[in-house]
Amino acid sequence: MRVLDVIKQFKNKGYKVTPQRRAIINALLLSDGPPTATEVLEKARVSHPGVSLDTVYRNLNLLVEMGCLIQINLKNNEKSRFEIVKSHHHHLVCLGCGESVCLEQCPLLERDLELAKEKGYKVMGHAFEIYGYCPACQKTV
Amino acid sequence: MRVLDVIKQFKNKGYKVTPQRRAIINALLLSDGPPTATEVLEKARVSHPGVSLDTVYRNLNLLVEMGCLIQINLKNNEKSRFEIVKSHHHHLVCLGCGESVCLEQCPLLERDLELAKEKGYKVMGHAFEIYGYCPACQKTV
DNA sequence: CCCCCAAATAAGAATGTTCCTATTTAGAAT
DNA sequence: ATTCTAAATAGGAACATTCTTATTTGGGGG
Repeated sequence: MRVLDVIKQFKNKGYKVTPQRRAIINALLLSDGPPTATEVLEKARVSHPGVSLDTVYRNLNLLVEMGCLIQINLKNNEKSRFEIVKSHHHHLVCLGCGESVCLEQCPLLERDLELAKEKGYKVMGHAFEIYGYCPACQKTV
Repeated sequence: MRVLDVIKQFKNKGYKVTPQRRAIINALLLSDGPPTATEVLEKARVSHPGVSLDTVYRNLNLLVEMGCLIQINLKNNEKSRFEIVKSHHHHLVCLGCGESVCLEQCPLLERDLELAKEKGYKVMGHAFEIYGYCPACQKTV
C-alpha cells in the first residue's frame, strides 16, 4: 500500500485531496504497529503542522468507511487503534496493555446479512473483538 | 428474571448488596427496550434518589462481566444500551436512530478461542455488532 | 450488639471522540 | 486565470464514559 494508492481511492470516490489528508495517510504508513488517533496526529504534524485532532478523527473514520483502515476498539475509555488494511480481519485485544493479535477469519455469518436484508436494513459495516489478558498482563495482577 | 435472582448472583460472587444496586436492577427490569445508562439512572433515582451516574456505569459494567447484561455498542459517541440477558446474542444496530435487532447466532469461532489459548491469552469476553441503516432512517436521508 | 475493613459510593475531574460553526479551499465551470 | 460552491478544516464546546479521591457502609467476627 502506497500513499498514491489511497490518494487514488479518494479521487475515485469524489473526495478532495487535501494536504491534511496526505499527511494523515503518510503518518499511517510510517507507523510500525497500529497507531492511536493522537499518534497519527503527531506524525501528521511533522509534514503539516496545522492539522487538528478533529480532522484526524474525521479522516480515520472516513478511511474505515472506505475499507482502507481497520479500527481496533479497546475498552475502558482507551484510545482506538487503526491498522492499514491488507486483508479484512479482526482482533484479540488485551484489556491490560491494549496490544492486539490478528484473528484469522471474519466470523460474519451470511445468515445475519440475510436477516438484515429481510428487516430492510442497509448494512454499512460490522465490529468484532475478543477481549482478554495477554501473558504479561496476567502476571502483573 | 427477577430482582431476587440477580441479588442472589451478587451474593454468590461475594459482592455486597447495596440499595443502589437494588435500584439499578429494578430500573433494568422495569424498562421496555434496552435502556441507556442515563435512562437507568433516572429510573433508579425513583427508588433511591441519591444514586450517581458513576455508580450506574460501574454496576452496568459489573453486570455485563457477570453475564447478566448484554451491552449494545452504538457508534458516533451515542450512548450504549443494556439488555437483560435471556440468552447470549448480538445485535444489528441502526446508525441513524440507534434501534437494534437481535441476531440469532453468536459468531464466535472455536478456532479463535484456541488461537487465544495458544498465545497465552486469558479470554474475558467479546463484542460483535453489525451496523447499518433501518428502513425509516434510509428514507430520512 | 458493636467494631472493623474491604468494598462501594458520590462528586467532580479527566479522557477519548464527536459535534458545531465560522472560515478556508480543492477543483469544476466559466 | 477567475469565479464559484460544496466539501474540508480549525478550534473549541459538548458528550459518553471512566478515573481519582475522600467518605460511607454492608456484613462478618469478636
